[in-house]
Parts: sequence; C-alpha cells; structure tokens
Amino acid sequence: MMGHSVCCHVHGFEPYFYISCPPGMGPDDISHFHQILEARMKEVNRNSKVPQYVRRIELVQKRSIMYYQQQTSHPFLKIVVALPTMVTSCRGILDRGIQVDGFGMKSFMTYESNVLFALRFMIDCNIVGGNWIEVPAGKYKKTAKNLSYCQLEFDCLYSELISHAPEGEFSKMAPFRVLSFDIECAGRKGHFPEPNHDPVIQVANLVTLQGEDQPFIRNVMTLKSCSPIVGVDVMAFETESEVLLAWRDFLREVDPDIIIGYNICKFDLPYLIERAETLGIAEFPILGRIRNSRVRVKDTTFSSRQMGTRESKEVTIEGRVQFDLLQAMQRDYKLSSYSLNSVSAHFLSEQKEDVHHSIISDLQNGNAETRRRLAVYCLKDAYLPQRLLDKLMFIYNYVEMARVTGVPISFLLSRGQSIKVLSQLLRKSKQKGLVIPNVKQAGSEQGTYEGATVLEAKAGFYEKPIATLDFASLYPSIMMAYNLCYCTLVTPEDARKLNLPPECVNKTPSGETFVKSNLQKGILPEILEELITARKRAKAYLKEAKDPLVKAVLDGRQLALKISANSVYGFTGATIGQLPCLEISSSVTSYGREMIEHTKKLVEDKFKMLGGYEHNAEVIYGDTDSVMVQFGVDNIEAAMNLGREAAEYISGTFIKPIKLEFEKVYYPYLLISKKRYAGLLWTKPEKFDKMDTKGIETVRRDNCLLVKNLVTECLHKILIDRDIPGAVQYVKNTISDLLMNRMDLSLLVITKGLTKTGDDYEVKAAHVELAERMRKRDAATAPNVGDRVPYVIIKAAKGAKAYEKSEDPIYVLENNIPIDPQYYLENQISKPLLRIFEPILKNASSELLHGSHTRSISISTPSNSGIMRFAKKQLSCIGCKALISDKDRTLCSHCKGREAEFYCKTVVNVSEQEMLFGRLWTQCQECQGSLHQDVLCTSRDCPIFYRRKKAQKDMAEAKLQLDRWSF
DNA sequence: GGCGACCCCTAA
DNA sequence: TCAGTTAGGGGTCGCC
Repeated sequence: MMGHSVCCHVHGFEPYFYISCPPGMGPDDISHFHQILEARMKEVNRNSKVPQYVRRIELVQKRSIMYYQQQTSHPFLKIVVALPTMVTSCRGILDRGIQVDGFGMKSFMTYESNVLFALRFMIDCNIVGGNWIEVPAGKYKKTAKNLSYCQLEFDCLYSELISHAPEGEFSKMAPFRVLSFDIECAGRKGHFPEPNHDPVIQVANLVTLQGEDQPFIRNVMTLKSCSPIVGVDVMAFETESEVLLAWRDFLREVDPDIIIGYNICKFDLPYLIERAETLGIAEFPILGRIRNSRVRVKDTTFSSRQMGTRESKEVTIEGRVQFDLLQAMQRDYKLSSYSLNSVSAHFLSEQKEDVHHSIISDLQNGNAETRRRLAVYCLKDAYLPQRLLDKLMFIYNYVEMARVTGVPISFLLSRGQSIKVLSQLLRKSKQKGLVIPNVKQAGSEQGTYEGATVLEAKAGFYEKPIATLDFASLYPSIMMAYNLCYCTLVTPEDARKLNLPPECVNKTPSGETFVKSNLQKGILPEILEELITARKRAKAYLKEAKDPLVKAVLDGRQLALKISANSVYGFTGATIGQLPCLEISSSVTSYGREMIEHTKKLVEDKFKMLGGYEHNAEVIYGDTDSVMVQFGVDNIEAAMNLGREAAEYISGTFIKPIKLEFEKVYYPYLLISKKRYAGLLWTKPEKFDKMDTKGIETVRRDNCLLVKNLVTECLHKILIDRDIPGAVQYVKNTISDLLMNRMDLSLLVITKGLTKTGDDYEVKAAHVELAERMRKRDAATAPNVGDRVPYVIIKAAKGAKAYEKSEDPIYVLENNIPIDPQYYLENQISKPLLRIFEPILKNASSELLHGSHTRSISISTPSNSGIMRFAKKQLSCIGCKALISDKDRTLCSHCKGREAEFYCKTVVNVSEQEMLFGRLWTQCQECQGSLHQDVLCTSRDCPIFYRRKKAQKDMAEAKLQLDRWSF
C-alpha cells in the first residue's frame, strides 16, 4: 500500500470454453475430434502463426445451468485454445457444425464461450474489480527487461496470485493518483475545432491523491506566452509539438491510475491523438503503462432501451482507467442538461463560464494576458470534474460496484447492466460445477411477457391520510421465496416425465414449474440472498463507522448491493441478452400480480366496520409493489397505526422472505391518474417530511421551467399552505406575465432527448427538426444522438406545426426572434394546471384560463415573417401606447400636457434598466472570477445569461425611448 | 374531430 | 459484438 504502480506479468492462464460431450465419446474419439477441430481452426485462423491452435481437450464433469436435472453431472469437453481471440473462431466452427467420424455432421452447443478473457481470468482467480492482490515473497521474479513504465515490474504464475476479499484491512481503497485534465483548441471562425486543422493551444492538469481534498499538482501548458497564475505552474511553449510532448512527458511522470475529465473520451483524448497524427508526432500517443504501446482510438456506439443510442469513442490506454465524468453523469443521473456548466451548478452550486468556441481563438491571438484568461478558464474545466468526482463519491461508488459484481471498473462505464449480473452468475456457477450455455439470439418477436399490475387509480383530492404499504424488494424476494432460477426450472416435458411430487415443486401463476430448494437450491436466490445480507451488514457497519472514508466505502457498497439485487430480474427478462429466461421473469411478475391483488383484497376485507373497525378501508391506488389505503381515519397517527397493523397482518400470509412494510402516509394526497400523484409525505406524526410528487410535470425533464415552477408552486400552495385562492391568483399572475411578454426566456426552454439518428425518425418532431436545422447552420455544434436538445417555440404563421416553430434559444436571443406566448399557454401550461385544479375547483377551466388576465395583449417585437413584413413600423405614444403619427414623436393628443411626468418616467426607466443590467453583468463577472474583464459567457443553461441578455435589450429599448424626447 | 402510430419520459 | 424489464400518461402528427 505504498502507492507504487505495479506491472505483473501473469503466466500460465489459458483461454478456454466448454461443449457438452456427445454420448458415447471415449478418449480415442476425443483425440480424433481434437485433430479435426485443429484442422478446421488452421483454415479459419490462417493469419495467426501458432504451433497449435487447440492446445488440449479435457473431459470434465459439469452440468448445464439450464433446467432442473436429477443427475448432478454430465461429461463436458473443456476446449483450451492458444489465444483469447480463438475462443470466438472455435465457437463459430462448432456452432456451424463439423464432421466427426462415427457421429456425423454435428453442431455443438458451446458453454461460456462469450466470456471476455480478462473477466475469465478474474473469475477463475477469484479476483474482483478494485480489490487487492498479493503475490507472496518468493513466488515472483523480477522482470529482466522492463516492458512497462511501472515503478515495480515482475513475473509470476497465475496460480500464485492471492486475491483478498475486500474486507477489513483490504476494504481500504488504494491511494490512486487521479489526473484531471482539459484541453483548449483554437477553432477557425464559425467552425468547431477539428484536429486535422486546428491546434491544441492549452492543456490544464490537476493531480490528486484519492482520499485527499486538495490537488498536489496544478499546472497548465500553453502555446505562446501566458501571464502567471497564483498557485499554478504555467508552462509556455513556442510550438504546438512542444505543448503536446510536454503533456505526454508530464503524464508519464505523474503515472496516474485514473484519468478523468469532462467528455474526455469523446473529445479531449481523441483530439490529442488525432492532432498528434496530423502534426506527425509519432512518439506522442504512448500514454499507457506498457512500454512503446500506442493509444488506439475506435468509434463505438452503445445502445440500450435504458439509455438510448449513444455514440462515443473507445480509447485504449493500458494500465489507466479513464473515468469520463460526462458518461458517469449520464448513466447515474437524469438531468435536463449535461453540460459541465449545468451539472456543476446543480451539484456544486458553482457556475462556470461557457465561452463559445469562436471566442477562444481571439483570446489565443491576443497577448499573454488574454491567454492567461483562457488558461484560468481551462483550469476551471479541469477542476470541476475533480470536484464532481469528490462530491458525488464516484470513486467509492464505482469501486464498490466493481467489488460487489466482480467486473473491472472500466466495464461500469463502457458496458451495460447485464455484464454485472453475468459476472456474478459465472462466479457462482463455477463454485457449483455448473456451466452457462451460449444461447443463440432467438427471434426478436417472441420475447414479450406480462409485467406488473397497476391498480385502477381512484383519482381525486384526498383530505384524509392515505397509508402506503410496500413490499420490500419485491422481485428479489419473490425469486428467493419460490426458488426461481435457471437450474430449478422444470421443462413441461420433464414435469410429465419426472413425476415430481407436488410438495417438491412450485407451480407459478404463469404456469411454470420450479423445484423447491430441498431438491435443488437456485443460484439466483443464493446470489440475491448474499447481496441482501451483505447489504444489511454494510448498513450495520455504516451505522458504527466514524471515519468518513470508511463511511463512504460502506455507503457506496450498500448502494451497489441494492442496485445489483434489483437488476437480477431484469437480466432474466432481457431477450436480447446473455441468458434470457422468460419463464423466470414472467413467473416473477405473475407472483407479483397475485400478491398485489391479494393485498388489496385482504386490506378491504379485514379493515371494515363489520370487522370492528371504525371505517371501511379503501384501496385507492397501487402500482407493482405498493398499495395506497384510505383507512377512513382523520388523523395521521391513527392511519399510521392501522398501516402498521395491516402490514404485519398481511406479511404473515406470505412465504419468507416476502414482507409487506408500512413506511409512510400521504396527507393530503392528490391522485391524478396511474403513475401520477402528489402529496405531503409523513413518516412520523409530528411533521411532514416533504412534498412528494410522482410522474407529474415537476419531475419530468421535458417540461420547461415555466411549467415546472408553476406546477410546483401551485402544489405548494394547495398542499402545504392549503391556500387555493392563493394558488389561483398565482396562476393568473403567471399567465398575465407570460402574455405580457415578461417571461424570462430561460423559463421557456423545453428540452428533449435525441434518441436516434435523424433519418430513423418516422414522424416530424420539434426537437428533431431543430437539430436538423442546426446541423445545417453549424454541423459541429449541432446536437448528436444521445444529446438533449433545448428549444423554444417561436411565433409563426397561424396553423404552423410545432416542429416548424422550434428554435435554438441562443439563436432566438441573438436574432431577437419573438416567442409564441399563446403556444406556451395552450400547449404547455393549461392541461397540467387543469389536471391539478379540476379535482379541487369547480369551473377550473373558466376560472384559470379565461379570465381578464388572459386578455393582456403583448407588445412583442413584430415578426419578420408573414404579413408583418409589409407593415410599416409606427410609433406609439410613450404614455398610453396608442399609435401616433411621426410628427407627434412622443405623446398622443390625450397625453399631451403631461410631458414632465412621462419624461421623468422614461428617465427613471432607463436608470432602472441600467441598474438591473449592471447587477447581472457583475454577477457574471463574479462567476468568471474577474471584475475587470468583459463577460464572454454564453451558457444555454444559465438563467442569469438569459436575464442579462434580456436586460441588455430592455436597456437599449429604454434608451431609444429617451432619445425620442431630445430634439 | 376522432383515432392510431410514434415519441418521450417516468413508476416501479 | 453489444444492448436490464413492462406499464402507462401525455404530446404531436397525419390520416380518415
């Protein structure tokens, strides 16, 4: 634990996989089979020159994980090949079938032939991601000629490795060296930087030891001179090559274990590599720990239903984990914007400047001072990822996830959910002598099954406490209670043939048969049990722990354990996955459906007046694993007691470990429809915990802030303040502000994810069409697949579709394009409001949406399109806005005589606007960290930016008005 | 204007 | 070669 980097060359571990041994195959047959396979491998792998492709074939006793089998083992052939890649080609040969004497043309089901070599090695050596490995003294030998840049390097046999379970002393985290970096490039005017044209002009670096709160190195490498920065080592170079090589040398010197940054995988790292290629610096891309090994860059796309399609690049740097904070944020948090700026504001309450790429070149081409300006900006972009890493405890959470699931840390950002379950399954199977078949991708159509029950929602505003009863980890506990697993499933055919006594099997509501644990204990239930007891243990330790670092580890662990337990069910239902088994997943959901119905019935049957209770209980809603019960009592404590009683009573009717729990009361409770509700949440009778909203606009990322704020505020007034008139007034004021054009543009920005590439869309949609238009304006900055597209709806000809009216907010601001308030009223705010108010207010529609406040006419900038183009701009009276002729200049005939009053007003207005703008400007200057420089920030995600721009416009308008008074 | 297809996002 | 599940609300578009 000294903090040295180590390269250990592990010898003797060979790639292999299994096939089931055809019945009647003896040692001679195997040897013959080996020869045939070797010959076929030679044909297929003509390029790789090895003395022998199939090293050996061993006869072993194993059992397939699929289906309950009475015999404990069968003969399998373990096929050991020369190189990891040959597993795939050998599998291909066996899949397609080969001619075997005496057995005819035969194709073989292969087992564990799709396990990545690195994972295979880890599994067989009991190594999990992020754990400690010991190589005992005397069992290794120093490498004669160093093949790596590591501080220690030696050779050993794989069988000598001792993997330590991450417990006690070994649960400590290694003192990783973390490098956070960011680069700046000088793009040409109007173009996003491209590595084959535009130079890298700065690289900022921060190096931190894992567990410490301050970096021990801060530096920046600049092209051309740069004024000094306090606390930062500024290194200026005359040529770009020098900058790049200085960075490479620095990286090799620091020898970081983890490289972090924001969007480094898709931008910074590939840019550096490609730029060095353009400049012909062949010695640049040696950044890993293997001597003279070059960094490789490959385009990749990742697509899953959970995360949509996402394009990225795979950058191989041996011995260093790349942890891109952008990827981590996108995986772990649902946000409406993932810009570094917005994410920092959200989690760190810290803004950063967003300098448009076109301005960067100007700063570079200035002097040492402007370049210093840029360097400060660049440093901040290296600093914020480190802050996010610390604040969100990514290292702890990811290392613990790797330890729990057994996959390497890098898999957690580059691969999906299923590899984690598979890794656990493979480990457990190995212990039990089971092997996992490589099932061929079944037809995509068949894979659909029935999910959970959602009880009918009795919509309404409930002013009596609503108790909620929840099943704790429903799906995992069903799988444990009924021993559902691949290896306990009985095929319909076997069910008839084996004639198993009914007391030995469970017949699931979906009609499948699984044996009980006395015949065969399921692997999945065993994994789940371990995950759940491990989580209980972690939580218990967490309570005891004092050291914040230990606490961080334990909290990360309990979180990882919970997530892992919950994803086991999903794994079995993933039809395009490693080992789908719909018999398991559909049985799980069928038990779940039965249980929620049973719970509803039991509550309503027992808690009624005929049963001696004061009221009849009513289940008003329920989803998957929860029921919402109105016991009829008025007070919270009584509802809580009944809730506890019901939970205990109903739990008793289920098999262990299925448990129904009482957790909370909603009071009051606004139930809008299935999956949509709001209420005050109480876990103790003294004080409510918080306002809880599910499914409605307040928690959706695709609603504009106007709607979110309005709905939140109304719910606050209705639920907490119990002030319905106040809520109504608030709505009226907001609508009036909107129609009067007093709405900040930042409140009107709608964002939607671009889930597929342009031509894959079947119908036109606002965000898709805008992305396409933006691509035509500037392809490099337009949104890509996987990005979120922010837009506003602008005024257009009557009857225009929304997809014709969507526009980039920045473009709207810069070109003074009027927005369409009517659209926001009719298509954004009216329906959500009605859904909230209708249960509590009669005539909600006329009250809220048709009052005098809706008749305010906006005085917006005339549209450039349509008929307005031909209208002559006419002056209006400064006093009353009536149209006036040119010769009157300021006031209409009615307002004449009040010149002094209106002049005064105009002057006051100008000074007010100036003050407002000044205040916002200073705010932006503070954000950029200097009060002496222009504000360059154009952040789409910063509300101040929109207000500053608007204030600037209003100020100019006010000055124009003032000018009209001077003759 | 009604209706289905498609799209997005969320609950659990 | 890789990708966790289904249920459900609600918006928009385009056709009838």
